[in-house]
Amino acid sequence: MKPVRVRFAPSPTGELHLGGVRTALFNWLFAKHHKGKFFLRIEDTDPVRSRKEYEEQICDSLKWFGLQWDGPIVFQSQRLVDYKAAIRKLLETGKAFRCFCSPDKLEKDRKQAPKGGRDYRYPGTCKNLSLEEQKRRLNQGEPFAVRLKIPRGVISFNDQIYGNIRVKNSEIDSFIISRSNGSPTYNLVVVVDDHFMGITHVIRGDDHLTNTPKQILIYKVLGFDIPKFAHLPMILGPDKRRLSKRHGATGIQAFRWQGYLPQALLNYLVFLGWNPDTEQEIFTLDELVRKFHLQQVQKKAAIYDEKKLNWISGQHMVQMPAEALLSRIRELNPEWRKEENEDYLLKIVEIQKKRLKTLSEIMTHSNFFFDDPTSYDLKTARKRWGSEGVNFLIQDFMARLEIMEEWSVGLLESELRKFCEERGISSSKLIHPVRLALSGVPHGPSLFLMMEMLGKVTCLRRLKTALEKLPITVES
RNA sequence: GGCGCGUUCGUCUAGGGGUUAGGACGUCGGCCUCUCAAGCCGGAAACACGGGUUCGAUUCCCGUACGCGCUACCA
Repeated sequence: MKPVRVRFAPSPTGELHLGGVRTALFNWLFAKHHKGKFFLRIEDTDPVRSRKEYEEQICDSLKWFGLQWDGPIVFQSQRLVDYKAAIRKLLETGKAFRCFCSPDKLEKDRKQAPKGGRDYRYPGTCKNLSLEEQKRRLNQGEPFAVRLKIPRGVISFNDQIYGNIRVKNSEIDSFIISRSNGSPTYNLVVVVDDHFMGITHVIRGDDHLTNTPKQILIYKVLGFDIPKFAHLPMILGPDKRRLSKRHGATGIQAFRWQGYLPQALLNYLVFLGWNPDTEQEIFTLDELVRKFHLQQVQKKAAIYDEKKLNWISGQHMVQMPAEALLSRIRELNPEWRKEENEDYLLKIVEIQKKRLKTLSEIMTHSNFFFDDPTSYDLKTARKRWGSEGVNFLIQDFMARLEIMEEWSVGLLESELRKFCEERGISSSKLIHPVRLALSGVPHGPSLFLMMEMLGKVTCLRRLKTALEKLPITVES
């Protein structure tokens, strides 16, 4: 068995999206599983749409995910000589021919053809031009495209995922492999690149399934070894349509800035179309490398589901040590609470990671650990602190807190409960207003934990402020 | 239109000639509880349709419908 060599070959014409990441992931996992190589090839042969910034964004994303590629990046735009050589060879061996038909004319013919040109095929006008005529037109400087001659027969190949695929050659039009401006087209270029890169397994989206027979034709005609193919089903948006800009945060960087962990995203993505033979759902990358194989890949397109992503994200957060989470948060936002004590931050992260789904949520839902509330949730204020009576209760309770010498979760809880018992009220009558006073919002971690972390001075100060501002009496 | 591919709960999926069609997310209900989460327990929820083959088909075959892809001098 030859050592496995695979590639991920995005074109830098847009942001990397979920589908692209999954293709990269499956390639990477396959390579790692077989101790092979994973290459990155930038398909930048479309100078109009290709952009340097997308190229950089793609590389950044892959690195962020930890999907590191082997060797230097291959740029198609720098490999023109090989494509030209291949085209020349096909011309010389008579496997391809020059076509002098102008694009405009072909376009017009197509439009005039029945059924709006859907059935239109290249009529073979230039297929059998004599050598003399070709020379004459060449000498006149007529531009020409190069088309592949399609032999009779049937192309069949065994897709690692879809199984046996057979297509009659007669279904394939004599397609262009070199444009009249001299630039090679996609199907030619992929084949030449994959050959020279020594690619053994072509793993890509199933939108290429029907391109494969054309490419096999080129492999044959060029005398190249044909690699194995594996086509991955598409990922669709919630509307069951192809993933696109319309689906909001489709560009993968957006997920990053929303505070998802890369390994959580990969974990989610790997289950879109694949499953191990276990009921385990949460995996590390290493585990995936060990378990991954192509046999269990689905043929059906999968729909992206944010709910499940969130769940997986939460699971990964719980498993991750607070230190690691904090440094991820720092990558997201270096400014976040940077003046605060590190241990204090770690404690907060430790508490919050169990209850939240993303890094961003940790940042946005933790303000009360640092800042005194500037306002109180109105609904909760009405419900939990509806009358002056609460103020008296809080006042008394504050007096009790003042004299506490040790400020700990356990003591705070027993103190509060004792206090309520003495008064014959349920402890929630006090807990809720205190929570509101301390955080301004109705929910958060355990009240006693919060109190301990905030410390005596802060708690008393916030309670005092609340006494001044609550209850809210303004009608609305 | 032609060709290729696909179709199991809302979603991701397991399964495969005889199963109470399994799990997960979500959802609903309960427990726990200082709130929100988490956790635990329980419920509802699927084999696209029509024909074969067969004692039996969700599973195999053929159609139909629907969806996706390709059908470009895009990649």
